[in-house]
Amino acid sequence: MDRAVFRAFQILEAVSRARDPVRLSSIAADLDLQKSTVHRILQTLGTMGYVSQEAETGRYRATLKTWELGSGVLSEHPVKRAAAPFLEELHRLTGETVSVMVMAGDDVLYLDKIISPRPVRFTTRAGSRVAAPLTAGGQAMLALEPDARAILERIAERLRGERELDVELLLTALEAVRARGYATSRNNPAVVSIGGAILGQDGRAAGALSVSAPTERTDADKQTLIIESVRVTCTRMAETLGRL
Amino acid sequence: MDRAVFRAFQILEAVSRARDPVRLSSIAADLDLQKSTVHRILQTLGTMGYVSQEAETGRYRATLKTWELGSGVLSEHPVKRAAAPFLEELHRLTGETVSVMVMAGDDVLYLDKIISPRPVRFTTRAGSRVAAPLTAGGQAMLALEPDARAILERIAERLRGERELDVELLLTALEAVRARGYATSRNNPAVVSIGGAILGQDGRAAGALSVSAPTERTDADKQTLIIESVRVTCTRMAETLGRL
DNA sequence: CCCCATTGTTCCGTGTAACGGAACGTTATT
DNA sequence: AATAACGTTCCGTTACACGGAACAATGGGG
Repeated sequence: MDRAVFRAFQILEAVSRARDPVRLSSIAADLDLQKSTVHRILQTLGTMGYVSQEAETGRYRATLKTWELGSGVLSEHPVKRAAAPFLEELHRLTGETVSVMVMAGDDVLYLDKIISPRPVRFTTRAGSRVAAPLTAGGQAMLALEPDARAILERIAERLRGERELDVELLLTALEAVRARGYATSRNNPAVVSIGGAILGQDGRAAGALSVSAPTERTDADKQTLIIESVRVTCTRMAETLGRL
Repeated sequence: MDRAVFRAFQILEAVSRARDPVRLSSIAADLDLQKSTVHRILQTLGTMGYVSQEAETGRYRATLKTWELGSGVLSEHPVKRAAAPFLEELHRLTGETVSVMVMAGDDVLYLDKIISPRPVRFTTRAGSRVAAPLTAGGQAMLALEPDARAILERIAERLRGERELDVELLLTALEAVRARGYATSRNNPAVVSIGGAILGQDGRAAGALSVSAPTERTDADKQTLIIESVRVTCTRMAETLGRL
């Protein structure tokens, strides 16, 4: 285990995650490293082109090379590739914001989305993570997950304080989700989300599609339209994905 | 300069760039490293979650975590952020495939694009690099670049053998581009591209927008429509970008 | 069917380069 | 003016990354 490599990625993660340029000292403090160590590694990352330093303040930021490094990975990802036409279809059917996501640990990871042209826009962007049970797509995937209980318990522990989750309640909710084939989320009261799982060959979820719409312009008819659109699109995508 | 860190990123680049999973031995051969060194670093990258190993073949591939690492960088990039509404507008005006790009070394780096819904699709994806003078957007940016000559000479050297560039001819062409405010590219005879530079505060190009359309459905009227759309959208975006 | 080449992996002695701590010069803040 | 915090540089010590060789496991060719 190369310690310097481990630390270098910790540092690049810290720099990359922050939306504003970050101070060397704060990195050293956060990661509990010596300033000189952080400085040396940042300089290495700098000569490789992954970080740059603001001339005035001395703070560091990640460059587009960091983005380039991973950008090819997504475009080769089977779920993201297969999803593209179905995302477009779902967007066309509903006219709302649509997303593809996969499970990543206990979170959902948004791979791609098409944003509604209408005024209401949402904050989750491609590349962001959200605890799975907080999203409609995540619930749809958890409903197919054998050890959903373990995941829910870990997340309940993780979110303790900021958000209380009732694991038993959620588990029974997941049974209902599995029965009817889609999940809804009212995580944010101003937004209603409908998510469906994309069934993989192993019986678990290969990913999920979801539609998010402002509550105020979503009456009962619109909601049933979205639900049916999600269901048919997910099953058709699962068929396509199975044929690869 | 941390040698292990340097090598780790070399290795991750090699793994990430390949579209198929890659063999440990081929990495060691390509980078002229010892197999044991590559193995140790790959294992470090594996425990950090950036690469995974195929169970059957033993080959390595980059994971979505590699993508996550950089995904936030792009969304914070000023040109990419500012471009979003103008990309949409340009797409709406022309109905064709539109792209934003910036200079990255001697190449253009595609940041984002909206793909035409019509059948013809193109291979360049967001995150890919192309030698600047081979693209309409790149030419538009080079036209504002003081040391365009040096860039052209380096690229002519780099492409020697696969593609011959006449530096003097290109330089006079760039003057014409600067005069009329847009560039065209017939790099691929089946596709016509129109690119315009987004003027930055320093008089150089902050980035470029381009429209690519199949030659067969682009008559003279359509082409002038595209040219005007590119020009007005680029100037309006430059104004917006200047106000930040 | 055996052999040889190649794969990924493991082991180990050696030497280097990554490490922590302290001191440095600058720039803000009080 | 004094203090604090910043990024940077220096340096002696030793942990740990290194290269080379040997390893078991596959797979293809003769």
